[in-house]
Amino acid sequence: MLKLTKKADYGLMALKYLAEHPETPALSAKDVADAYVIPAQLLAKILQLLTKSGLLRSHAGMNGGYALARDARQISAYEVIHAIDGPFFITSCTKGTKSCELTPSCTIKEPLARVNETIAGVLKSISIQDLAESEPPPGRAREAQALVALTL
Amino acid sequence: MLKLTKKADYGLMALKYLAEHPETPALSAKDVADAYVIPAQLLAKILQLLTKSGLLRSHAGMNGGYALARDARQISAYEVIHAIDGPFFITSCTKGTKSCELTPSCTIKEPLARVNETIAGVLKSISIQDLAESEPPPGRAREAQALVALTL
DNA sequence: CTGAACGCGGACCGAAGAAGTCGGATATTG
DNA sequence: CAATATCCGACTTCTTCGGTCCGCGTTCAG
Ligand code: SF4
Ligand code: SF4
Repeated sequence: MLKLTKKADYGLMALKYLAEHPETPALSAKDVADAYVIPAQLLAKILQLLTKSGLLRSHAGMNGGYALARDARQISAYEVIHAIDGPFFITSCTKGTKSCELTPSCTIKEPLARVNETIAGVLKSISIQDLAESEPPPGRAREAQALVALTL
Repeated sequence: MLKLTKKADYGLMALKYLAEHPETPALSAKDVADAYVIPAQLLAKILQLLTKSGLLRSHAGMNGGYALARDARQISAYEVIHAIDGPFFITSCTKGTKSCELTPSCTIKEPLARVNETIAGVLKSISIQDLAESEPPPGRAREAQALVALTL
């Protein structure tokens, strides 16, 4: 529960990899799949999804592949997850298909919706660039966490 | 993906219901299940889990049932989720059983771990009491979200 | 012009997890 | 004792996730 899918995980890895190689015109799905150990065909489909969502530019044919459509700073983790796994919500009373039938009687729906928005905000504030910078920032996450705890 | 299980959902609803009835010595699983529409047997198991984790006090026999072990303010949503669904992490490289085998080569593990901590912090800052107060707070969640966006 | 390398798209399958059910044991009260 | 609870594990069913396969369209080097 409350777990990222592996596809989104792979997608983030691939985006980060592309961000680290800005000079190459295009990298094929196989290139990225080989860099890590993830299955090539699956990674290909993920990159196709990202392309369809406008996060990547693709180029078919020989020496083809993918490249970032925008600067790494302009791509948020939220967009990646949304592109791969669709609109996300932490409760079941969404997702259009098969929503929870006790939505009217439910009393915790609105508070959880607010939690959902907070989490979405966190994800939107993370860019691919942030992932690529591997320098361990001393305590920025801890500060953010403290702020959340104080203000909510 | 990134979705709360319905069990955790039910658990939060039950806790909130108990918090709203502080004067009753004990409420049976069936009482709570009837108040909402959730299946009684399933709710019973969830309450048992919460009892085992020390969030509830149980009393068997006639007129038995469950009651909050602590004040509603002292119980966080994080504890509830943790008690019901076990230790949670947004990535797959945890859960002890069947961790992702490319953990060493993965480069986005640490950044995601920080995101995970932030989300955990948000959940820890939500108490059952917060859920029970149904008054729609104008914009506290929005403020928190803005702060996160600024600091991360 | 031809074929290799690559992106696209759908169908498909096995494994895992979630939601819910059942049955029985035990404890408490009246 | 009988009724009402909690307790606990096994089980079935359903959905989703992870992954594979195959056929097609596109590009470009030789
Ligand atoms: S309506 Fe309430 S119980 Fe149903 S999924 Fe939404 S939050 Fe959970
Ligand atoms: S190791 Fe990396 S790829 Fe594997 S689950 Fe953790 S974050 Fe995802």
